[in-house]
Amino acid sequence: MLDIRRILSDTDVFRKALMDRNQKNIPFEAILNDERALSALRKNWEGLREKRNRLAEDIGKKKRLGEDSSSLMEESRLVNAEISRIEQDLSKMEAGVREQLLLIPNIPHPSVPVGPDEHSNKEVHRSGVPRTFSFEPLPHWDIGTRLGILDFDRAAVLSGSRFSVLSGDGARLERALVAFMMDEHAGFQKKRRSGKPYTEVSIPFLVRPEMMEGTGQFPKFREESFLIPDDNLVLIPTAEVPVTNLNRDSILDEADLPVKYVASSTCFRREAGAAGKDTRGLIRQHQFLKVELVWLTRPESSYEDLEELTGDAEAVLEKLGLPYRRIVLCTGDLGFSSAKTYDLEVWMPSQGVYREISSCSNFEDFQARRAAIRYRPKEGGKPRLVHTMNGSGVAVGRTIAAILENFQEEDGSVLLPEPLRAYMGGQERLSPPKKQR
RNA sequence: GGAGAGGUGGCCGAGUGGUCGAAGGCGUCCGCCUGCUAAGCGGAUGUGGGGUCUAAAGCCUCACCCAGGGUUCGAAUCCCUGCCUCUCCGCCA
Repeated sequence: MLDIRRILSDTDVFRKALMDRNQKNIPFEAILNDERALSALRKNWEGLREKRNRLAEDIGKKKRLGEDSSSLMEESRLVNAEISRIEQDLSKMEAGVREQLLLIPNIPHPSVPVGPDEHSNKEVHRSGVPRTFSFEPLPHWDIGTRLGILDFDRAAVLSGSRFSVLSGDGARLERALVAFMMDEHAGFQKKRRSGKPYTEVSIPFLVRPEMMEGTGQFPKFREESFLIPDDNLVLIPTAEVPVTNLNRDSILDEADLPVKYVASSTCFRREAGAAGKDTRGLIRQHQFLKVELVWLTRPESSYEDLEELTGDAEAVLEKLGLPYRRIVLCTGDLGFSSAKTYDLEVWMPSQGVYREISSCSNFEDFQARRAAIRYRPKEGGKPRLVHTMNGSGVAVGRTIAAILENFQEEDGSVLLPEPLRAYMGGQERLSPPKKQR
């Protein structure tokens, strides 16, 4: 949510920034008019409350002295009638303004390239060299099926399309990847390049709808979520939701910033707008595992911190030996809550393209304002909103796909990246099942 | 799921209709004091909005004692609903 007072004072700046995001139809004038009318009405209301408080106080005094107070009580009743009338309008208007504000996306940081869609995204750098194959590389779903570790047909029987069953080495590889990534970030395997290690958290996968509003998924993207209406809960689309909201409605000490969390979670997405896209394989599933990094940090350092967070995600891909590139999303491709986003894209040999495997964003105070996450400055004074950031570190299902494709051999086997072998009991390779009988 | 108890400031805890944004304690901060430290003494210390002011400070004011409704001239206090916590019983991976 944007700051209504800043919109009032810098309307043109906001209007321009949102034009860059293809948000041409935001009814600024209407919202600002409502807000002005609202504050006038609020003043009126406060004046009447003051009057009522005075009357109640005087009545109390008179009663104690045994004097007659019936005329004051009558006056107070009249004031109250007026207050009730105003309160009806007030709550209607407040809800209206809030509803509008909740639908306005964050404004992009000045360093974000301006452009209408993903074609204007800019590559920042590449790491690793895509391997040259002496044979035609297979897509991961064929490799997985041949290895007997990946089964979409049985998943469809259980749950329908966009689900998968991993078995044997596949299930084990998934578990190994989660453990490897968590250990990387939680700092058991390496020294941190700076600052403190991540605090590992294990969080609920079902949350109240308010949490979804706190991080920006609701109200705008409700149809993207799996809802459990009987219990008023929502299946999380990412660990970002519960982890960011861990500190909602609270005031942190500046000395404790940045707060850094890492969590692994199953993520649930309806993929309602993705009909026809990525219908095969592990790329776009209703349910997938992801390791997520979340920072709450000081506004002054958040852009520096975004570099470090993104670097933490990149380190995972580097250690696994997967070729990838980092791109910065342009204004037209930026997510709703984000002010700046780097995507990490991993090389997928069967398609000859880079595919998103991590998305690292700075939300500035957009989520913090919704979730009321603040900190007390060292030098004292008023609490200030933190900046929130998060990034995948990284998506597990897509990593499995990337490993299968990048490290496949002509004989159908797949060589495991060195760091994973310890997590696989020393196993070096995924091999096709021996022919039975 | 059934029965009961309860949710008050950073923390503990008093407060059952008016003078309560809220006693007292702890913690924190600022002074004072004692070679240092501890103790002691004095003071300050919630959040969000509006106003006053050149600005800060200060002052005035509105809201907030889990949330939302209600009763009343007046609600932390009474009533209803929801959420949460605790105890006992039942059930259960």
